[in-house]
This record gives sequence, structure tokens and C-alpha cells, in this order.
Amino acid sequence: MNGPSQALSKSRYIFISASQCGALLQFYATTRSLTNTKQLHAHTITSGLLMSDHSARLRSKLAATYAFCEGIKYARRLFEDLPYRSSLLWNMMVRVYSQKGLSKDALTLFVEMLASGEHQPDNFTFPFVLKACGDLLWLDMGMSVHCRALATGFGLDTYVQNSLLAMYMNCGEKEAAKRIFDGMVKRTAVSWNTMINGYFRNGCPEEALMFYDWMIDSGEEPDPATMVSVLPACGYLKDLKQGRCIHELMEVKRCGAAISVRNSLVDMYGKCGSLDEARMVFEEMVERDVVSWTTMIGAYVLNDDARSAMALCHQMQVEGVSPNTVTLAVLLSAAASLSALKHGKCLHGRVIRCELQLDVTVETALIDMYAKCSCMNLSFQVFMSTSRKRTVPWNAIISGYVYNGLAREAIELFKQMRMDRVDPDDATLISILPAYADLADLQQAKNIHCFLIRSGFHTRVKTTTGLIDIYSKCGSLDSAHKLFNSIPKNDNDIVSWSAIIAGYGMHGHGESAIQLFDQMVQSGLKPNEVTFTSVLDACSHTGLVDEGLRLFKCMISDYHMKPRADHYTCIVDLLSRAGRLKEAYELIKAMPFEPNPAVWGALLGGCVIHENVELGEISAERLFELEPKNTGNYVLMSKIYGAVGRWDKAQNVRNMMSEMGLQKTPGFSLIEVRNVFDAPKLTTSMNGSFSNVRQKKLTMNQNAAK
DNA sequence: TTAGGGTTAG
Repeated sequence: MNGPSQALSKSRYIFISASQCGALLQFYATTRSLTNTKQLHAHTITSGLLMSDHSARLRSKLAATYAFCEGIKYARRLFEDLPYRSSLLWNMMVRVYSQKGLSKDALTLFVEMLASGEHQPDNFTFPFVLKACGDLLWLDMGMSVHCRALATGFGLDTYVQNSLLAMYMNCGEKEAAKRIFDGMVKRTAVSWNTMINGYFRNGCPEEALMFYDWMIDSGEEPDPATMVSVLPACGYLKDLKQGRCIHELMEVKRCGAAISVRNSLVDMYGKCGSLDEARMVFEEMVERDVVSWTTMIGAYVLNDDARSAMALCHQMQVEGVSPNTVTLAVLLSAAASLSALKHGKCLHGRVIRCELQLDVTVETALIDMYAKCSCMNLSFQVFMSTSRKRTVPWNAIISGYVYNGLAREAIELFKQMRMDRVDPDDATLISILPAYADLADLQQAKNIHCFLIRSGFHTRVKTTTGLIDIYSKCGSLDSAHKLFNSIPKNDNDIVSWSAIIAGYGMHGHGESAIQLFDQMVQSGLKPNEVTFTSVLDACSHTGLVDEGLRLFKCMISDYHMKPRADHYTCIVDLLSRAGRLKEAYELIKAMPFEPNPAVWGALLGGCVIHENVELGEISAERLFELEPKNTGNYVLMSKIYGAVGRWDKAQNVRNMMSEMGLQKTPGFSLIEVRNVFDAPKLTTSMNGSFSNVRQKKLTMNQNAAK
């Protein structure tokens, strides 16, 4: 950047007085013209104006103009040399630092202001200082500024109070913000918007919507910022009804014309799964920016319509809008969710051509895409090419290893991350804890538990829930339950309940699991699909047939849920083990969607225990179609034939296997099969394999719920 | 001179 002395040669101010100079500076300040300010500054030096009697006033004006024009470096230099600094100039300097994101500098200057004793901070100073505290998440500093504002009589100023709301919300202190809000004599739309947005960002979308309703009821006029604050909460909660109401009101109040508001609307409809409405709003937009396009593309990706996403991306470029890093990250996540490696590689090529490979968003999306396509070598290669100083790429690679079932590798990387002094965050722990659960190693579980306590993460509900899962899988139910009890009652969420219920279930304590389930319902929490999987699984592990069936019915009639494949698997398993094979088969036939191999496998398992050839054949036939290469199914069917003495049929199954080119498993002869898989062992091994599959699903569902 | 707001990745 050229300084004032460089600008000298271009000087066009021949004869100019100090007052003319002041007027010009005011003009440059309003037009934010840094170059002109530098030129005029140079002129004041050469013309001797800065040596005159008015020099202090002129230097002060120059400093203010520089501050306005974002020439903060020059402003600071002049500011420091001034013999007297007006309160306005102090405020202006603090403001510029705060607004430019130089929060530490803003606070340092604020402290200097206090130390100089020249002026006391006023109703203009506090908002800038509080913004800086909020941006830095410096709660202690924010609180002492708050105290000072109260002590100096500015605590009831609307601007100061609104800034306090924002500062506390930024620092995650919802209750403190609420206390101030409750005590406000005069609330403006900004106060309401800050609360709505603050609750949403602090993980309380329901409260955000509540505040919005309260705002409307109290007669406060919503503005565009209200809309962009409340719509994400509707999208997050998939509350299409509320979203539509807001859309309607927006049209009535005419506060939805801004492009940012239209973008939020598209996003809300997309998140609520209403692609038609999202597209309608998108199509009706008079003006679209890259965010509009990216949001609409993201809506298609979210709703599993990758084809439309790609088509729209093409159209976007035809219309001359270039994708940005976020657009590419969205497209990469589409490739990841489809496991479309070829497409993902094309996108990678494009990233390189656009020279966007150094952007952390894109890097992370690439790592994730390769991991979801099961290409851990490429995923790792991209990871190694990043600077590895930020947390996010570490999270992506760790979760990639966990996703591919490589728990040990994930844990090694997690240890390396800590050695490299990269700070893990909530997402790192949510990714890594299931890896410890997979290991089911009590010593390792204790190690990670210690780490969580040392690093302060043990107070988070999600982390504790992860630990409950780990201790459960290690067979240490006592520790799991103690952890569960350590969660404050108000913070107990559906996921932590599901985890402890699953813990009891997987160790055959069905009664305790049901008891916990009832307790949970009594505490006012509504069970979700995952909770039902846990409790139904517990029933099938303990053989609680009637209870299981009761809960299954309750899920459908009382909670109006549509059972998923894993719920059917639990019930089929439950009935089949109890010998109620016909009922199990009837249930499969009544399923509203195509039964998956797990469901048929549960029936076949029951047929093995109860030596039922007829239903065994039906389920095996379906399984041979669905998973022709799964040797286990052939083994089980031949086991049934063997048990009833149908050696010829058993031989046929063996021949089928050979025709399929499947390798004979060691000992796959009927005589040997009997030895290897004698009945009790068989049941155990089946329990193991089915419960593993279910457990994985449970973990995945819980992660999705998180 | 002052306060609040949108899209993405784990």
C-alpha cells in the first residue's frame, strides 16, 4: 500500500487552508476514500499545514478520516502523537478495531483509554467493546465491562443492552442474556432478533421460535434480520408449517425482498424437505447470487436428488455464476453420499483447476468424499497435503477411518493430533468415541475418559453419551449407569437415554432396559426411532416376547411412527427365537416395504433353532437372491436340512455354493458343520453377528440424531 | 459515532 509520502508526487493541492483541508477530509471520510486522504495528508506535510497552530485539530481530523477509510495503521500513528484526544476520537478508534475484527486491539485501546483517564467510556464506547469481547468469547472481560457500564449509569441504554445480549449469546450464556432481556424497559427489533438468533446458535431452536412468536404477539414489527434469524430454526426443526406462516407474514409485511431473506427461505424449504416450494422461491427471485444457487443445489443434495443438483450447477455456470468453495463442498458431499468416486474425482480435478485446493472447506470435503467412497488412501493423501494445523481436516480424516470400521487407525490419528498440539473440539470427540466403543477395551476406555476429564469435555452431554456407549460395550454397565446418572436431569436428552437402554439391552438385561424406557417416557421425553430400536433389541436379547410386541404396537399406534427395517428385524428375531415362526413370517409379508437381508436372516436364524424346514427354505431362497455371496446363509440352511436328516437337500445347498464359485469355508461338510456349529454355539455366534450389525446401525443412527 | 442477520465442510 502506498503511504502518504509516496502519494506526494501526485499531490494536486497547491494552496489550501487548514479549514479547507478539514472540509475535504470530511468529504473523504464520507466517501471512504483512502487514496485521497493519503494525498491530502502528504500535502499537509509539505505545505507546512501540520506545523501551524491548528495542527493538533488537523491531525485529529486526519486520524478520524483514516479511521473511517480503514487506514487504521495511519490513524493509530497520528492518534498516538496527539496531545489531546476527544472522546469521539477514542470511540472511533475502538470502533474501527472492533468492526474490523481486530478485537484484541480494540480491547487494548479500551484499557489504554481507562488508564489515560482522559475520558470515561460512554454509551457509544460500550457497544464496540462488548462486540470485541463477544467475538473473542472473553466472557470474564465482557462481564467486567458490563459491571462498568452499570456502575457508570449506561446499563439501561438500549444500545448497550442490545450489545450485552449479543455478547452473552456469543459466549453461550443464554441465561445471562435472558435476564437482561427480561429487565429491558425498551426493546427494539434488534433485541428480539439477537435473542432469536442467539438461542438458535446456542442449540435451542425451539426457544428461538418461541421468542419469534412472543415478538409478533407483543406487536414488534419483524424486519429482514428477524426473517434470516428465525428461518434457520424452522429449517433445523423441519417445521414446515411455521416456515410457511413466516413466509406469508413476510409477504404481508413486505420485509422479504432482500436477496439474503430469499436465500434463507430457499434454505428453510430445502431443509424441511419441500423441494417444490424451495424451487418456486428460487425461480421467483429477481436477482440471484452464488449463495442462492449454492443453497438450492444444497437443498437437492440434502434431499438425495444429486441429479438435479448437478443439473442446477450446470445451469448456474451457463448463467455466468462461478461456483465458490462452498458450492464445491456441497457437490463433493453429494458425491460422498452417493459413494460416487468417479464423480468425486472429477470434482477434485475441478478444485485443482480453480486453485481452490488450499481452502479448508474444500480440503475437508475432499477428505470426507474419499472416505465415504471407501478410498482411505486417497483421503489420507489429501489430508497429508493440508497444513494440518486446523481441527476440521483432522475431524474429517478421523471420522473417515471410523466410518470405514478402522477404529485403531482412527485412535492412532487422534493421538497424533494431540501430539501435534491441534485442539480437538466437540466434533472430534463425537467422531472418535465410537472408535473406542468398537475396540471394547476397558483400559483404553478409562484412558479416553481421563483425557475428557482433563480437557474439560466430560461436562458435555454428547461426550458423556459417547462414554456411556463405550463402557456399555466394554461390559461395564455400572460405570455406564453412573455416567448416565451424572448428567443433570434437565440435560438428559433422547440420545443419552437411548444409549443407556441399549447398554442394558446388549447384555441381556431386558427388564432394566424396559424400566428405563418407561422412566424416560414418564420424564416427558418422546422416544424416537433409535430409542425404539434399543428397547426392542433389548427385548429380543432377553426373550421378552410380549413386552417387545407391546412396545412395537405402541410405537405405531401411540407415537405414530413408521417402523423401519431394523425395528422389523428386532420383532422378527424376537418371534423367531420364541418359536413363533409363522407369526414372524406373517409380519414380514405385511411389511410395507421390501424386507432386507437382516429381516430374512432373523427368520432363518429362528428356523435353525427350531428346525423349521418350510420357512427356512422361504427365507433362504430370498437370502440367496439378495446376498448370493454370503456363505453364512448356505451354511445355516444346510444346517436345518442336516438337523432333520435331509442329507440330499443339504448336498444340493453345498452344490449351489460350489456353482456360485464360493470358497468352501473350512470344515464345510455336513458332518463337520455339525461339529463346528453345534446348536448352542450357533446361537451365540448368530447373536454376535446380528447384534453387531444392529449396534453399528444404532451408533450410526445416534450419530445422525446428534 | 453505537447494537442484531443468510449458504458449506466434521
